[in-house]
Amino acid sequence: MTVDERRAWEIVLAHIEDDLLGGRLKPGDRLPGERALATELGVGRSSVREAIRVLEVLGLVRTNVGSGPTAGAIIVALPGGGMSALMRLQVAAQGFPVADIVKTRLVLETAVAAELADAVLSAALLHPDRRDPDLGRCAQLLDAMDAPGLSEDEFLTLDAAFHLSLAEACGNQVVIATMAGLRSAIEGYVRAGVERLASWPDTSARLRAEHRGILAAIEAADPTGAHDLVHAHISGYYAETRLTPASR
Amino acid sequence: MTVDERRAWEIVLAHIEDDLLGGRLKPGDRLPGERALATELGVGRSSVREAIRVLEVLGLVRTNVGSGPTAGAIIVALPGGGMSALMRLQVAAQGFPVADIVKTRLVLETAVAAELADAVLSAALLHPDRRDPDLGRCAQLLDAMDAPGLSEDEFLTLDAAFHLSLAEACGNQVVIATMAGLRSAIEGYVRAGVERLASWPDTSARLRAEHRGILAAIEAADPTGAHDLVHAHISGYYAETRLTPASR
DNA sequence: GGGCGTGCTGTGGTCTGACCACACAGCTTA
DNA sequence: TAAGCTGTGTGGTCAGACCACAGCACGCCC
Repeated sequence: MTVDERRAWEIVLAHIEDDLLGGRLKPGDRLPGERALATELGVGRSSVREAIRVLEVLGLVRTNVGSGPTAGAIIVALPGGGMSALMRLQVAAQGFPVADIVKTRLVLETAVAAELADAVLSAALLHPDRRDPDLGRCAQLLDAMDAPGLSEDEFLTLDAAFHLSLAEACGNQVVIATMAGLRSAIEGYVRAGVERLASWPDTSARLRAEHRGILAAIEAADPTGAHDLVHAHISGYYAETRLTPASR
Repeated sequence: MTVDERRAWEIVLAHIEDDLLGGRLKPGDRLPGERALATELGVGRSSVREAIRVLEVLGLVRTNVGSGPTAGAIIVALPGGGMSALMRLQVAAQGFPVADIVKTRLVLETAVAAELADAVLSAALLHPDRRDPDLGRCAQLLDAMDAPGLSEDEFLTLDAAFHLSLAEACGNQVVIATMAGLRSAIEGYVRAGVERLASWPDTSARLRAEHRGILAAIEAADPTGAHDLVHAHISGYYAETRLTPASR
């Protein structure tokens, strides 16, 4: 008869985590209803709701109203949203300096590019006839960025998608989610930085050329080249928008 | 008079985020009371509580009951806890494969080690007399790991602290929080992996020697050496505990 | 017999009110 | 002066009520 000193919603959270670890809950499964969970765990429904709200923000469940098989809280395990919310709010609360966000992005994305080039190299040895399939989407995005009359907002959206597509081609879920979070955390700063550019057409053209260069280095199975090009691309852009000096 | 289609707790969350971005809330500040926030935003107190719960899990606020200056929800912006919860739950829900966690850790920690070595190099040029202060804690932890009679659990705790201290010496808040999250996400797997080791004393001795080597390379201002040693250390350990093959 | 509409039912979303434990602050009292 | 007490505001929790919504089964109508 020990007293459970945890708060009620922590009990609910721990119970659900335990079910996940024990395999009693898998992606695609539905959580018990809020009322059922409340009575089962001996807590109030509001406490259950607080726990589910946390899971929802962290990207673990998706809630739907109504009835039928799609209703209720469903395990989805999509880390992107949670990582974005976490990093965005931490930047807002000054827990994450913008400069650190940029540096981390630099580390991760250079590693991603180098690993992609390595993968191309390995694939070429095993299947000399086949072209890497995952890089197709990256190329498509670059083509889309060449469309004339693109607004700055549209360009930046495609730019973000391209960088994310590199991580996706790499296939590492953690890196994908982290990159998405890092990007969304500094989204506002990036868009504000465009205003300070001397010439948007010039910068846009340079960015597109650098993107092509990065993709070319990857497809040429040149890890160090891809690494260095990404490094120059990212640090150069942030230097140009004067993001880092005024950051924090 | 457009209808706000967001859910009530999202309104609260957005309002607080806006206050953070607008500088009306800073670390150390107290949030308005739950009841005040509810009436101010025109929502129920339970919705306010759901939003604050999210902020608490993400590591943005700390709540205290009672009265006085320490009571209420206080902005703290400590990202470690939130990142750990996010990654731990994503691993539990199979959104993050363990192998991807390990790979990400490999990328980040090798970069951290290389950057630290670089920093030592720069510092030596500027202040040839002064030894790097932030590496002192790393060395202390290594000394603690040499203590005889250390249990496996204690050793692993010190091991985790050492690796985290490297990130802390680097000073990048994002990397620190991410590394802490990655570690906690696979904490259970690491402890389980120890059971499968052929000989704990042998492994422990090897790990300690590798730690010394890493720190020595950093203090010798050898970026590539530190990078490679960290790479071998981490990938070697996970290979030995057979963590990666059975993962996911 | 087949198609369609309608109510039933269960879901999450929200609000209200109430009570509790807690911690500080100021007052009262010895 | 010092110890104790009470008031007040805080988050923590619960219970109950109502709403909008979506599916489903029943029954009606053609």
